Amino acid sequence: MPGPGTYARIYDVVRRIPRGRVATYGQIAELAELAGHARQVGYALSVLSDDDVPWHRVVNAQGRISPRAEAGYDLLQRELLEDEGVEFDADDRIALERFRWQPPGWSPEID
DNA sequence: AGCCTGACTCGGA
DNA sequence: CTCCGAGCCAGGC
Repeated sequence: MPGPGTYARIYDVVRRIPRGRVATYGQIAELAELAGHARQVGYALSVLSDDDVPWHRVVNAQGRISPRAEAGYDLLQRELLEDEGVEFDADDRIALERFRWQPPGWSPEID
């Protein structure tokens, strides 16, 4: 394992997201003590090889599935989430106030 | 080494 | 609502 293991920390957090719940890239970064590195979370997931990391439970801050280079994966992600009971509205958006994973101690900012 | 590119996000215009 | 710029950092060439 590479020293600090930045990726490992990210994967550890993602692995803790329970079925039927989602987390945002920024949230993952924050929980992995990498606040502000949301982009690196996306990068880490893009080079993911482990099959025991529920990458599909990570969406962007708008509650939408982020489009990626290879087409088809976004559709797969949506299907995997719907199979877990996560719902999308007419704008392909997930109501984060309903489906966001809120681990112990996590207090989502209230605007 | 330098330069470019991304599954991101936030604040301001 | 949309567009833009600035942080972020690992990889490939």
